[in-house]
Amino acid sequence: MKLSTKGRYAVTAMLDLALHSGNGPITLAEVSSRQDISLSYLEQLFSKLRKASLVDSVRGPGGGYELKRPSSQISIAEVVLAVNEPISATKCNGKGGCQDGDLCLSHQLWTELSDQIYQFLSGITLEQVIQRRFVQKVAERQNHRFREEDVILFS
Amino acid sequence: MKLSTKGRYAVTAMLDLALHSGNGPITLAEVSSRQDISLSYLEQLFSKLRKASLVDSVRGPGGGYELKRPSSQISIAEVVLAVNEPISATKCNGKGGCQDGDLCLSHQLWTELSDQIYQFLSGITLEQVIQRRFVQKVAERQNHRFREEDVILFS
DNA sequence: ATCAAAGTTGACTAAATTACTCGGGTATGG
DNA sequence: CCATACCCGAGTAATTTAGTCAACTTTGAT
Repeated sequence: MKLSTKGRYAVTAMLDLALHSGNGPITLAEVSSRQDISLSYLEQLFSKLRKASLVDSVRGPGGGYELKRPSSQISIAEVVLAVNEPISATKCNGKGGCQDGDLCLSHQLWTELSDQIYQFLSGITLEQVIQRRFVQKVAERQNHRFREEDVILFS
Repeated sequence: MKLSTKGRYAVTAMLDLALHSGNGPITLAEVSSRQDISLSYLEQLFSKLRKASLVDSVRGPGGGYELKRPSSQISIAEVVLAVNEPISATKCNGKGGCQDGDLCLSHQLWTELSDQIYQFLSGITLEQVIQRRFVQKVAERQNHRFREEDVILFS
């Protein structure tokens, strides 16, 4: 599980797709101008997102991309994983005597840790991210205080 | 909060320090050979770890590094943060009209997400990793969190 | 005092990743 | 047919990661 700006770009773009869904496919040009990400870079990212079955593409005029599943069924973890090369956790290949030593132990510990973070991000969907934002916006607009439990995702 | 191999190196080295503590300072040469990380790279990492007050250094023969605090009081998050440049979350500087648009909002959402992961890793100490107790602990915390979330956000 | 062990620092470099560009393709609605 | 928009691969600049090298400082031990 790798967390860098690359994953953020992907999540941002997917959020954009989710936010502007409902009127057919969305072109990468729109996403590009709205989110200020270069078109060609988006193409690379969406190539991976498509191969990961997270989006569907429609070619030709009027085409674009749309989420393959509802935003409530796409997790942040999936998006981040789709665009990242898997982090290599097997550095111990070279060193022969790495059976039960400290080396493999810490590697294993790290992968377990990494796995826990994956589990964590698997529990957060695009919808939850958007929803939280909606709640906050409405709360500000109506000057209304929601129960704390309503805004549980990111606080 | 950035997660890459660099953070893993730092965590691994700190775990090594924790595991072999008790007999005075530990030289980076030992850590280097045990964990198969280049000495000079370790020096760079420990320079940052020292500035972050996570380790103490002892110069001269018989010197080396030791944890500044007990391993039960050093979190993974601290270690990772110490060696990572802060992830730049303010890409929207250039674009003027970025007050309440999608752009800044998704940036904000990402930083909050990143913050959540920080909170998550803050709850895991070196000691827990060594005792391998962190899996259960985290699992408990997550179950708790997800239960509440599921009840409130999903029906 | 001298020596050797070790941290300290800075400059430098190679490799990898990230972010982006370019130049072509291909499918398709109008 | 043609403009639109995805598709694809090569290339490239910027940044980060990982490591090297060389000089220096501190300090325990002889």
